[in-house]
Amino acid sequence: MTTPCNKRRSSCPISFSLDVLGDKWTLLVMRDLIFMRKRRFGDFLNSAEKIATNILTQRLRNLEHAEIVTRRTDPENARQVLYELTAKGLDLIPVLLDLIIWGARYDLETGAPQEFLTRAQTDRKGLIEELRNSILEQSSNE
Amino acid sequence: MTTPCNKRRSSCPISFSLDVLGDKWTLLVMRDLIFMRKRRFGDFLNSAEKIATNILTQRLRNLEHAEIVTRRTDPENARQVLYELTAKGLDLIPVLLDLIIWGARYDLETGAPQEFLTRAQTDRKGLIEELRNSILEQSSNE
DNA sequence: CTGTATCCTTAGGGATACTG
DNA sequence: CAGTATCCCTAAGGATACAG
Repeated sequence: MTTPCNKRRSSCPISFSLDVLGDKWTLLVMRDLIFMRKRRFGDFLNSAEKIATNILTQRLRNLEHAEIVTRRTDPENARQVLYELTAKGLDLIPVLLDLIIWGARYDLETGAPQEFLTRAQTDRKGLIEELRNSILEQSSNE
Repeated sequence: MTTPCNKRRSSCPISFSLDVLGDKWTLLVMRDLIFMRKRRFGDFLNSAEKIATNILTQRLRNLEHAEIVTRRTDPENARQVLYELTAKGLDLIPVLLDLIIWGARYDLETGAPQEFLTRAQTDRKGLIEELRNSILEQSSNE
């Protein structure tokens, strides 16, 4: 079942992005990677939205093939696997950030971290840099 | 079939956003509204990705219910219908902008408008303001 | 032009059992 | 822990044809 990546709908940057990210689960996994600092299969499974194991596997493979995450075994524990963001994956931080901002603004039920939001408005670049760096640090300090 | 909007998967701003936008077509319609300045049913149909009529109807209804677009008949032509962005819809410009930037950076096949991209980097806020204003102007000058 | 209505197919996804 | 393997089912989507 070696499907080549021929599922492109058109040649348009947005369409390109959506062909990779535009489904019900992928960006949720990205949220976990970026904001929840999750890196292991079981961590993703435990998220509130309850993704099924087969679907999660599928999405992680997709992200791997898209070179958005890498997969490696934990050097400290050979039975653990770590999924980590590549540079290409880190470059999605702005997208996720904007989704938070919009969601928090219009979702009246959910309380969102206010200090985070104002920070996102006043110092967007700095916030992105900070997120990026602390993720990089987390990955490299083993 | 009056399904209440009970399809929320969790209380999280990103999850909230994705429950509205996270499918194969919705953000493509948003792209057409924001960047292609499309406002009519037939315009959306003519996009490169070839959405089916029933799906398009469905998505436009969703966006209406989510109060992201409004629907009205063209005052200049009673047989035409205009779909237009609300304030809530205009607030999605940043998300779409970031999807363009990321897509353009990593999609090696598609040539993206370079001047637009550099502008997005150097004067993000100004660019968003400009887009927003010119869309508002387009809607109101009838 | 802006849709409805239908039919039909497939992909996406939930549940669960099982494996190295 | 990190998945595979199944089964099964529904929703999503394509392809028309047709209507106001």
